[in-house]
Amino acid sequence: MNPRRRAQRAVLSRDRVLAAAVELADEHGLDAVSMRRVGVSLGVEAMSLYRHVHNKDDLLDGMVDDVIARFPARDEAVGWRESLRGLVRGAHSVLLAHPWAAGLATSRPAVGPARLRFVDAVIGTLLAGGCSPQLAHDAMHAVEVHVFAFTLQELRLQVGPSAHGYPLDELLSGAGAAAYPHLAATLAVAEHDHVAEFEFVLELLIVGIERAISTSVGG
Amino acid sequence: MNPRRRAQRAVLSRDRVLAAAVELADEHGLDAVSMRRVGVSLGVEAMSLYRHVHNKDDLLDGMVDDVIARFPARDEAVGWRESLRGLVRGAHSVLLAHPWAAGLATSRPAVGPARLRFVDAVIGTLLAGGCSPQLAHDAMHAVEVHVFAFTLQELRLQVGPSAHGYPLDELLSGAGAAAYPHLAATLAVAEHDHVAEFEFVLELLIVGIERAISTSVGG
DNA sequence: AGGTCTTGCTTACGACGTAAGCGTAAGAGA
DNA sequence: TCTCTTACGCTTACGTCGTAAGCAAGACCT
Repeated sequence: MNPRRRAQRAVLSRDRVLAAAVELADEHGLDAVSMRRVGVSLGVEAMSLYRHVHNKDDLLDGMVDDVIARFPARDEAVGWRESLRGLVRGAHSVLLAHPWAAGLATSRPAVGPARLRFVDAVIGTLLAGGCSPQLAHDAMHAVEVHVFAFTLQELRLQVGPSAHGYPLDELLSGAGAAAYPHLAATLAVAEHDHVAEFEFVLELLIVGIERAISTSVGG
Repeated sequence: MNPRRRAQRAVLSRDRVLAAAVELADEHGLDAVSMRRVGVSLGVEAMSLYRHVHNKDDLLDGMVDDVIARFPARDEAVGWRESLRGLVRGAHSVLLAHPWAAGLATSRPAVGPARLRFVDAVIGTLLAGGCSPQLAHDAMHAVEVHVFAFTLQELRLQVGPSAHGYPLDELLSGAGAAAYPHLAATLAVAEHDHVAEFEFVLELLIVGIERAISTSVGG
């Protein structure tokens, strides 16, 4: 009879599956993302998802790329330094908004289209700044590691190493201070400003790239 | 009677459990490390392991620290630059020998004693080079990320992105080259020498640290 | 000799990823 | 309008996982 009958329950699609999984991970952590749970959140059985996703790995890869797709695009109107800063900071803040994503992105080998777009933008920026292709390639890897892995470390420390067997307090006094003197001394006085640290390394990369550009050009 | 009777089957211990798990991971990959399989490789039931390991997370954390414990110690007889290079390269090569370890180390929050010793050595080196405690702290994080995450990326690319949905060849021609022009152009000419890239970033870090030391001292 | 502690084993539970096959509804061709 | 194909979601089932609970037997101390 009514030809649009099934609209009582919106039709499934890869995008809807991925979106549901991302939402689940955002709200209840990555461990909450199982085929069954994603199914439940869509009002559907687990096995139905397999029509739209090859397997769980494919789903996880899709989630990662979904998040990376939210990275801002390159601003071509500014100098390469500022352009690179924009790309890196934008990626950083998106990753912070989805704390499970950095870990997934670093731990799995697949590279989706959004990630390719991102590295393309980074390389484009570096080339525009005068890098040789080889230098742009190497620097891109360094930038990628900074974006994904530094952010990941930041997120881990944010939860606090305190929670995981080696509390900070214990390190700063007694046996800890004796066994790891430099670390203890440093932790005692250093500030733990994630943003500042992230920027510190970013500038460190930029300065290094700058130098590599000029030495390769100048001879 | 004989008080040392049970030696027919060497007694279990945390170290033996960890060693068996590490060996399993080395030989058959991290996925092969399940409580039951580790048990089998020790001639023991899975549940027996729980006398020596709190749970599986504890086992994984132990494996990571076991590998990190093999990192070479700091050479205090050379300058800070060479000392840092030694630490980083030593860590790098140990991680390459246990391909599963870098991924585990970056993905889990716990920090064991061996890792603390490692970062203590790094910080000691940096302080000896004239870093302020704050700078040593920040630079240490950058070094840690380089050691663990850059190595991890290297291992992932070694298996080849080719295997995972976005083959290199496809990128270099046709649609790939159109969608990601800078990336395609760069990949076409760049060499992929992991060692060189690792050294490139290491020197980049050292130069940056050097500069940060001198600017903070000089005012 | 009797009691306690240690250590490994047995059994069992719930959750996971997913292979195989079924029923049904939508859309195309006659 | 009627059939035929195709796409989609569901059902059932299997093997594997981590681990809770409790038992049994040897080691050690008194």
